[in-house]
Amino acid sequence: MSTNQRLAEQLSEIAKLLEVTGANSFRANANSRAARAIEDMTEDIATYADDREALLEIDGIGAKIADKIIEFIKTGKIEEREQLLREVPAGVLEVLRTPGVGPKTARALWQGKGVESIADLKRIIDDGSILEVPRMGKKTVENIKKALEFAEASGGRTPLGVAAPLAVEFAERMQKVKGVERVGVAGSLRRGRDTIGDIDILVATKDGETAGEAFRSMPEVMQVLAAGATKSSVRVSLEGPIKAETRGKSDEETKAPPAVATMQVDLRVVAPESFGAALLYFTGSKEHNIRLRERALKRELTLNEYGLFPLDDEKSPPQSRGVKPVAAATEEEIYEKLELPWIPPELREDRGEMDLTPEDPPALITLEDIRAELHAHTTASDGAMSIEELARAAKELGFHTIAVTDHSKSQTIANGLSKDRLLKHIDAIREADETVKGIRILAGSEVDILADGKLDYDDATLEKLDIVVASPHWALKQDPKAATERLLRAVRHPLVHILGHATGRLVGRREGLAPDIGAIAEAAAECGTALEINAHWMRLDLRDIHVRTALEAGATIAINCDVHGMGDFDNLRYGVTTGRRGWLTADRCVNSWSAKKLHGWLKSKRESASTA
DNA sequence: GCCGTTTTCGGCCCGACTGTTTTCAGTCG
Repeated sequence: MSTNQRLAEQLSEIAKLLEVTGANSFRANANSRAARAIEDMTEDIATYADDREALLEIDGIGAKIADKIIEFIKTGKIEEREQLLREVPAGVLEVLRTPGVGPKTARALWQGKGVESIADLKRIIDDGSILEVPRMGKKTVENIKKALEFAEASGGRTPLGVAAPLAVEFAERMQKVKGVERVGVAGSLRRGRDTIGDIDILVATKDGETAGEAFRSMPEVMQVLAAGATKSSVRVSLEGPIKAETRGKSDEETKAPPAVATMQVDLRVVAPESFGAALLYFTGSKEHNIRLRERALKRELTLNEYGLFPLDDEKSPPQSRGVKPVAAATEEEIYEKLELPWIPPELREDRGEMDLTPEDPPALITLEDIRAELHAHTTASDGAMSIEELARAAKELGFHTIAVTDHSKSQTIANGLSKDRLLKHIDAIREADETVKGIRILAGSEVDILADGKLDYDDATLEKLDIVVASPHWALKQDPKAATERLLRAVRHPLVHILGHATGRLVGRREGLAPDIGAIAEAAAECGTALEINAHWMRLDLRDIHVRTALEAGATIAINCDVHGMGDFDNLRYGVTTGRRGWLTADRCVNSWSAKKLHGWLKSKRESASTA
């Protein structure tokens, strides 16, 4: 875990501990906000050790928290947290993580019944003494029991690529329900986060009863959690464990993935005339919504899921008094009244999108901008398609270029190519390039970056290739400093065009390397090396915040599907979404360039290499 | 504990649902 993550976790723990002790909730909140700010940073927080002023510049960090950060960097601890942990047992935090158990309940369980761990909680559920806790009835206990079982069965959040197809399925079925006028998928799924907590489906209808019933009786539904007039929540089963394609993967990927057995799906029913306000509200993020509401208040307006209303002195909600909204039907008109451009969902994370102006709306990359795939495997290593099949598939998608980049020799499990096999493979690629018209097939390699940063082929061999994608596959538990050195060496190598899946992380399963992305981005910008977003939903590596850092440093981005089989091209959308979350525009993505510009860049790197 | 296009002090987003109550506290997003 990186220093930033460790620090963010400690601050977030402080926030939770404060909530349990019943401290001022704004104080707790301030610690959460600071934790989030640090989590979003890609530069190593340790570099701020001697720069308190710079820390104070960061939004959400004031004098007190700045001191705590410096204390953490210097000592690895925060005394306030130690103090709180002397007061509140650490196990109470575990209990607090149970859905349905908030700070008040956790405190009551702890102080009333001595619950200091999940085991304690289970014990008093079993012996029935939990019912002695105030406001604790049979139903609440039953819900906690189920939540505990669920937590044990699943790893928590679900990968985007697993949740998205399910959401689409639900949305399509809801569209067919009688009376339903519009359907939208909201929540973190719409924002394109790499993992999804629960799926939010929004429907516009005047007949909420019918919609709710149809929703709750979907075949996948295992349990109904809530069934109100405007909101239903269900737990659904996912079809078995994630079907991870093993395809001869060389490392932990072949080990059984954790089964994400179920996930929660929420249905929200809204009136058609407030669909935009509801969609905006349920898309979030929470932080973005808070900013929007603060912005509304400054303009004598108030925003809720029914619309944007004029502010008055009445206490009851405006929609309940028949007040006419200033805007409600579409997101666009609400943003407009708040003097903002329509903000794409991927940017709604309170990461600076509020500074956008209507005159200068963001022009993010789209799926249609992608014209080339620069990372694909064939049957020569661990892919499922021949060179020609791959090329025809890419051509079908309208691409002008496909790069064949099979694994290098150290990837023995993935049938990596020896130098001799690679040379023959290059000939086969050249031949296919002659045969298949209408698309350019590049001869390339996904060459391993060895633990010390050396590449898996010698330079003379790499020189024969049109394109080199260098990726780390082994030694992914290296310390951050070694990882940075290793990747820097690859990025600066004159024969490398693209740094593939830089950290080697697997969403929810493997943390991967934690290199200094800022330093890598700067080197990449300087050397003209592109940094890859690996579009497979299990990887999405670079992450969104890494992309942002790379762009700020002046680097270019590649979005590649890392194709092993036909279906992998479908993952492109997740790569593009991740790019958009990092504020990527088409002109900064090499896969969006014209054939001429792309091939020119690939060649120019080689020319500068030979003159260097 | 942070922050300032009404504020260096006094604010800090808003509503639905559940379950336990008998008018509302707690949790969630």
